[in-house]
Amino acid sequence: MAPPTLTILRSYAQRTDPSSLPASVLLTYTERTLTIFDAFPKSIFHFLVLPRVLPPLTAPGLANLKTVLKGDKERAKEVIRWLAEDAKQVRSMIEDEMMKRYHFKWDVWMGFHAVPSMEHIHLHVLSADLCSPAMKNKKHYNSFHPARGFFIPLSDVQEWVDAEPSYFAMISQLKPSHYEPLLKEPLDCWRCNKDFKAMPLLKSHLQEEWDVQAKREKAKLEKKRKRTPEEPKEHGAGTDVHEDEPDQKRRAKSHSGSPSAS
DNA sequence: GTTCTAGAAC
DNA sequence: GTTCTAGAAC
Repeated sequence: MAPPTLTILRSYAQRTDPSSLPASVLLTYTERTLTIFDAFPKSIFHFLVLPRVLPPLTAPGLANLKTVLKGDKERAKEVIRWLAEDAKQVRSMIEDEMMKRYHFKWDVWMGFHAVPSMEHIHLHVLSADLCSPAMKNKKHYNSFHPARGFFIPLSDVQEWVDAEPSYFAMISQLKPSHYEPLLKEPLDCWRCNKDFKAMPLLKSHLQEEWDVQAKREKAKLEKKRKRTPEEPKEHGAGTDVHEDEPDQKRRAKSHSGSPSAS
């Protein structure tokens, strides 16, 4: 296959009319941002929030988190704020969808890759499970592992911009020489810290962990239902959703075009 | 970012 | 012999 373009996100962010994007790519947009389905979701739910390229913002200035933080401080704060506001909406949409499909909610992570592969700053908004067919190798996994350090929570960045200037100057360098080695660290479960020799073993374990959580949550729900009896509603008795597919695959009608990934 | 695949690891 | 990783992609 031909090498995918690493500037696809920028091309989306430069659209004058985001609604012209295929429904399989676009989730929502605002005056300042757009949210797209990650083309290769690494969790059951995985979206990217991008700032649109509108004056006085420029494509080079929005290349990545580092270029944004290197630019005008107030402008950087503003961009981060737009992304954060939209991400909150996206999280809420994810939670609604979690309830619809699985009848329980679990955490949603929001953050940036310290050293991104694709051009144009993008905020990852993904469910805390890391269960997905597109989660294939150590680099994928460690890039989202919450304790690894490569995935930088949005809340950290929000703290950086208000921290002492000397600390901000140091931390906002985002040196690849510091962050890239983190991707090569051993595989361990982000929930229980257990070590794994190979990705397939870790993936099975992550699925088991999620299944256990789902079972617990459903038991909790059942207990609650018994405490507060209601008129029995016809909602799928014995029809558990089975999560063999990530969210995106189900929603996006396999569009062969040029999706987005990060 | 992904796909493909040689050869390392088991 | 099969599974799995990790580097090249003209």
